[in-house]
Amino acid sequence: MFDFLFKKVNETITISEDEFEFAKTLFIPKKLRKKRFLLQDGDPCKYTIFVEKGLLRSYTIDEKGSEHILQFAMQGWWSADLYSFLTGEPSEYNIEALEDSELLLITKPSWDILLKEVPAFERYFRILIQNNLIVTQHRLMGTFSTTAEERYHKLLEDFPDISQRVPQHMIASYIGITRETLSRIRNQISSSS
Amino acid sequence: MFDFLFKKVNETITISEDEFEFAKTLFIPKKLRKKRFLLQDGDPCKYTIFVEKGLLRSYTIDEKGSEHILQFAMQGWWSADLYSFLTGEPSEYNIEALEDSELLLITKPSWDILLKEVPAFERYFRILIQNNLIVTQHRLMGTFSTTAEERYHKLLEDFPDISQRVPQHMIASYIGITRETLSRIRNQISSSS
DNA sequence: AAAAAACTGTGATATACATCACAGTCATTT
DNA sequence: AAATGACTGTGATGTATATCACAGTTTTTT
Repeated sequence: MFDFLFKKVNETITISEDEFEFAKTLFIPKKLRKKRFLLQDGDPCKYTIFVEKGLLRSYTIDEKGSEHILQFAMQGWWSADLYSFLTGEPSEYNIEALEDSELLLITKPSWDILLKEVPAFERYFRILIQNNLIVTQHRLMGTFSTTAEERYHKLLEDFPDISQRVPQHMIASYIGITRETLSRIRNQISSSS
Repeated sequence: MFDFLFKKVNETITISEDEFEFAKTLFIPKKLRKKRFLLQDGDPCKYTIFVEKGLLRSYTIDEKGSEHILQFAMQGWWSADLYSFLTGEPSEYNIEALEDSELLLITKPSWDILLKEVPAFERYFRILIQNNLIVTQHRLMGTFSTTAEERYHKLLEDFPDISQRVPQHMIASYIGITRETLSRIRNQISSSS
């Protein structure tokens, strides 16, 4: 159950057996079936989630009712609404399983303990968040400087199996366009090749 | 020269006199005049910058030659191209002073020492980057779900003095539209009130 | 196996915003 | 003080993408 977590953490920091055994006691294993939610907007985000297996998405719903996907979280990824997790304020995000998933949950109090007792985890999360910031900044600049088609190609490059695993309308939502527009873009690509 | 750094760091972590004295030895004070660059794309980002006084912007230039502003860095803020700073790869960003500025620079080797020798700084940067990630994610979702006018109002709310300090075309660039469109939006706002 | 729900494609039309072009103002340099 | 460069406004036109509406297909549920 903790295999992937151990593997991922060890890719960035070195951690002792004892430290990891301690860390394990702070996580709550949880299975989440497809289409079930771990967070719904309005509720506070109680957990930071590690995906041992499966696939999640986090997204917002705007005033018009349109969904905008912030993240697809695959095996080995973390997910949460950081702001709500840290402050306890109601979240504006939803987190939903797109496949039957096996998750490891950690609450804010446990997370605080983990970072305090095992400084290597403080470092791990710093690096994790740092990498996330780099790609999010890049994605933001990309929405200003590239076309929808370019963003679509970039996504397929970054996640080669994404189109087998998530419906098109969610891919559209991730790159900031409507499902109709993505459908037309794909049509155009296949007819021009 | 180090007053603001000390103040800002102390807002999030507690740090001893000695630790701060040590930290001071790792920073390089630098004055940068308006319109001068601290980083130009193609060069590696050698420093992470703390703004003691003044105002910087970081931005990319796309293939068509348009500028897209990632960040305005005011007093008490940090700026860098994180990816280039960490990897040594050539940067795709430019960092320019918009006002005569007083900066504190830290190199990658010094930064590594700082985080290692003073774990409180590891924690400080984790929190700093974490907050930056939260707002960047929010800004990204905003570009998908709000109009240019809404983003403009939001910016004025977040940085009330921004329109006194930076030209309009840069504000346009920050919210992801052209200067012409921003001009028309402002026109419309003032005529409807 | 039938029914319901989710997903995708496609036409017609609408709209927010970009692009181009030029003029006028303001600020900075010499 | 003149000259240069930076900035802003505005009209005309173009374009990427959104919206609406409906049909056809695939998947999931019962």
